[in-house]
Order: sequence, then C-alpha cells, then structure tokens
Amino acid sequence: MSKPARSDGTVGKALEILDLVASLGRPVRFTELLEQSDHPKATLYRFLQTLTNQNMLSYDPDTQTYALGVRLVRLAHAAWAQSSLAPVARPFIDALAQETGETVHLAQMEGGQVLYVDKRNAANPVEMFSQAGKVGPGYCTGVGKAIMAFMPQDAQDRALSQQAYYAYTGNTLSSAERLRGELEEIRADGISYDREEHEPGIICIAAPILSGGRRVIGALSITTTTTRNSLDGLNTFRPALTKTAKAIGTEAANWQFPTQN
Amino acid sequence: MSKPARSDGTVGKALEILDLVASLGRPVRFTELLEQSDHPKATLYRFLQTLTNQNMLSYDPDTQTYALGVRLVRLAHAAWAQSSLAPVARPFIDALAQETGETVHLAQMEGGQVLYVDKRNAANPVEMFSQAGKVGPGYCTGVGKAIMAFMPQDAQDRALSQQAYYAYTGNTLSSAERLRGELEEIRADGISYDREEHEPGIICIAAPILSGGRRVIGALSITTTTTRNSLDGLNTFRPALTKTAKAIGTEAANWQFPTQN
DNA sequence: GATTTGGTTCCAAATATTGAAACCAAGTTT
DNA sequence: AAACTTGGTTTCAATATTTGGAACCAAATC
Repeated sequence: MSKPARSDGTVGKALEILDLVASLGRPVRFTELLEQSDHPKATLYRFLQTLTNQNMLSYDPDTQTYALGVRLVRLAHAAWAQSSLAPVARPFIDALAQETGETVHLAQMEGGQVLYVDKRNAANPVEMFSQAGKVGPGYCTGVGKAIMAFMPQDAQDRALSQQAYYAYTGNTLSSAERLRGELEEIRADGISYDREEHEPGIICIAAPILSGGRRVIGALSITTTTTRNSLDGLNTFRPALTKTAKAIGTEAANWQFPTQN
Repeated sequence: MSKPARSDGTVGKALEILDLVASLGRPVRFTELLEQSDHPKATLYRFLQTLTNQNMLSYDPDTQTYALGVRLVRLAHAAWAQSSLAPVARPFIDALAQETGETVHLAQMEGGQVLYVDKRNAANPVEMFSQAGKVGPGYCTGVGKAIMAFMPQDAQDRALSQQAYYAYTGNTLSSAERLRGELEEIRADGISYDREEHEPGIICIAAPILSGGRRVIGALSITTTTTRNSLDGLNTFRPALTKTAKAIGTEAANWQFPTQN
C-alpha cells in the first residue's frame, strides 16, 4: 500500500469505486463500501449518487444495495463492436476452433491482468456474453505470457511488477525473475505454453497477435486438458495457431473504419 | 441543444465523452471529437488522457485514434453477472424459447431507451456478447412499452419526454399523448404488443418483469415475423409469457447474494 | 425514552478543473 | 527554402468542484 497510484483526479476515483463494486461481485450496501473505500462518508455518498444518476451503478431500494449499472453493458457492447481486435478476429476463431476441435481463447491485457474478450468452444458453437469479459492472471496463462513477452520494455516492466506470483500449482512461475526468463524464450520462439501453471490438468499453447506484425494487441490460445490431449499434441496445432494469429494481426492493422475520407 | 442536462460534475462530463466515442461507433481522431464535443481543446485533451490512462479508452498510436477500452468489457461482465435480472432469468429464457420456438428477448431500460441484456433464438441456441448490449427505442417496442407502463409516475413522465417519436412505420405511436394512452391500457392488461411499430413485418408480445410483483425491473418478449406467425398466434403464448415473467420477478426479488450474514 | 445504526445535508477550506494562449512537430503550400 | 497550415501538448492564473468534519435526520434496537 501507500502507492500513490497515479490517481487521475475525480474521474479516477469514481472509476475506482466502480471497480470496488465489481470486485465484490454482488450488490453491496453503502456501509460495506464505506469500510472498503478510504473515503469519508460524505464523499463516498456523493460518488454513489453521481454514478447512480449516470446509470453506471444501479440502486435497488428494496435491498438498499448498489450494483453495477446497465450503462456499462451498453458501452461494453460498443467497445466490443468498435475494437479492431474482437470483431475482426471472430471468423478466424471460428475456423480455428472448428479445425482443431479444441477450445480457443482470444485475450487482451489490462493492468497486468488477462481479459478474455472472446472464446469458442468446439462443443457449444457460440459463447455467451456472460463468458466474455472474464479476467485471469497474466503470469501463469499462455495468453498472458505471450502478450507480455512482446510488450515494449517499459510496459513489460510495469506488467511484471503487477503480477501476484501466487503459486497455483507446482509449475507456476512464482517470481518476476523466472517469468522474465521465460518471456525471453517466448519472444525468441514466438509461442508460449501453459504447462499446468494455473490449473492442474489444463494446458495450452498461445501466440501473440501483432498488429501489422509489430505492436502486440492481444493473444490467441488453444486450450485443452491433459486427459484429452498433451503438450506434444498441442504442438501439432502450432502452424495453424501462428498462421491464424498472424492473419488476425494484419487484418486488424488494415481494419480502417468504413468512413475513411 | 442548450439542455443543461444535469451534468454531475467532472465524472458526468467524462462519461459524456465515453458516450460520444461510443456513438460514433468507430475509432475516432482527436479533432473529430473536438468538433463534436463543446469542450475546448485543452480540456478535451485532458479528459482523453485520463480515460486512456484508466483503460476506459484505448489509443491506437498507428492510426492516432481513440476507441472504447477493455476495462469496459471487464466491468460489463461483472455488471451482467451481478445483476439480479440477467443471470437469474437465463434458465427461464432458455425454457421459454424452447417451448415457443420463437425468439425471446430480455430487456431493461436506460435513459428512455431499451437495452437488450439477453436474447435467445430458437434456431441458434445461445446468442453472443456482440448481441447483448444493443439498444433500441422505447416507445415503439413491446418491451419498451411494457416497462414504461409499469414505471412510477415520475419516471414514466421522464421516459415519455425522452422519446423521439419518429414514425418508423405507419403503426408507430408518434406522440407522447398517444403513447400515454396505450400505456394505460397495457398497465390494465398486463401485456403489450408491438404491431409492426418499429419494423414492418416484425411483431411481438411482451410482459413486464416486476420484482416481487411490484417494481418493474425489465421486460420479456416473444418476437416473430408476420410471415411466420400472427398477433393471434402470439397470443397463444400469453400464458407461458406471463408465467415466465412472473417467475423471473419473484426469483429476482428473492435473489439475495450468497454472502447474506 | 434513550441509543445505536445507516444515510443525507451543510459549509468553509483545500483542490482540481478550466480554457486562452503559447508552443511544438510534421506536413503543405507558395 | 521560407511561410503557413494542421494536429496535438503544455502553461498558468482564474474559477468551479470537490472535500470531509460535523451536524442532522429517520428508523430500528435496547
């Protein structure tokens, strides 16, 4: 603690409160928030008022609780649709899932965490809103490592410092040094693996998506279980995976919004 | 224009900018935003900085454009998951779609507009993130009218004044007075219809969802086309629809977050 | 009837926002 | 090549907002 945490004025504080509500994962009472946030009563109260007015929060008078508001859903829909990554990648992901018969993830990174923006499961063809938007740790997932490996130095340093390095399994890379070492290899190789580092029995192979072949904007992974398949088995998907990732990267770079001049 | 529009201080202005970016529907240049927003250069610049810092916007250095950021997607996921409506309604919607063989929508209202939070199509079993989050007009959709009909007076008045009353079709209710009249009937009857008021050939039957039988928190609709079915045909679904809506309403009211005491 | 708990309002002091204007870097035009 | 755009960033004093301690209110509890 005691991190000044570049706090971006009033707007930053308001968003912090949204995150707080989100992190609790359920509708919350005023007092509960008061305990968590270090704002005085009056201040918190006004933020809550404002955010509720703005439909960023909703207030349920029956239970006297605050929850995240519908405006977020609307904005997120727009975000998804106007991103150059997710909509562009969609058909490619479909194809890859089809071809491999395994689960495919598309992820971006936010604040050191991995954010899954799309997912395709060979079994049920389309995944649902309630799935996209999930977050996961960066340091022990295939997509997280793939993205970090290709970040510019300063961003990578920041990301490395934001990891928790909790050892989920015996294979988890549990220090910044070890992770940094692996990132170098990944950068050289162009591929990352999750060797049961996050969950026992779950393995994956991932590749970064480089916009125009240069700037990393996300990652693509093929996930399976050790009972279904193996790392060697995943390796047979490598050509398809890298080809798809590259295709998405060029497509995303070229994706100019329709109204260009 | 010239509407003071209860502007909730700095936070409100920042969110206004997010909406602006969202409304343009594609990545936008600084100057473009400058023209649209009535902020001076320096002010807009700082807002953009802040929002980008906060991952509410993303900046693409290649194209020099701003787009909505990934943090929104993460927050929206949480919003969806912690809402007492959408997750609770899910299995009911599945069942209703199954039973009727028609398309089922679940909607809430935000700022006079209808926001679709879930959708189930008999044909493709699950609908996708890119679909949930869409918005539509309130005054000429079944769900919109169902929700407004059951709002408390002051909220209804506000909603009525927020409608555009553009006549999409010959059947569109194109004035607040006519709409108000219909809302009364809907309130008495407990059911609303869309009689090709928004799109020719598209009809629907909708029912409000009342939390604990009192407070309206959304609406449920069964949609079809005039070629597939008819208003009379839709009416045969009425019992199933109202039963489902009522079931969701009680369930949502009882839905106390797990960690209760 | 007194006391606690949960929420809302007041107001002066502290702080953040504001925007005109200056500035800078790249491209264009002349 | 000099002058002039266009697009973006920074400065700084004036101004408007936010801040939070404390008072206040209502409802539930002792």
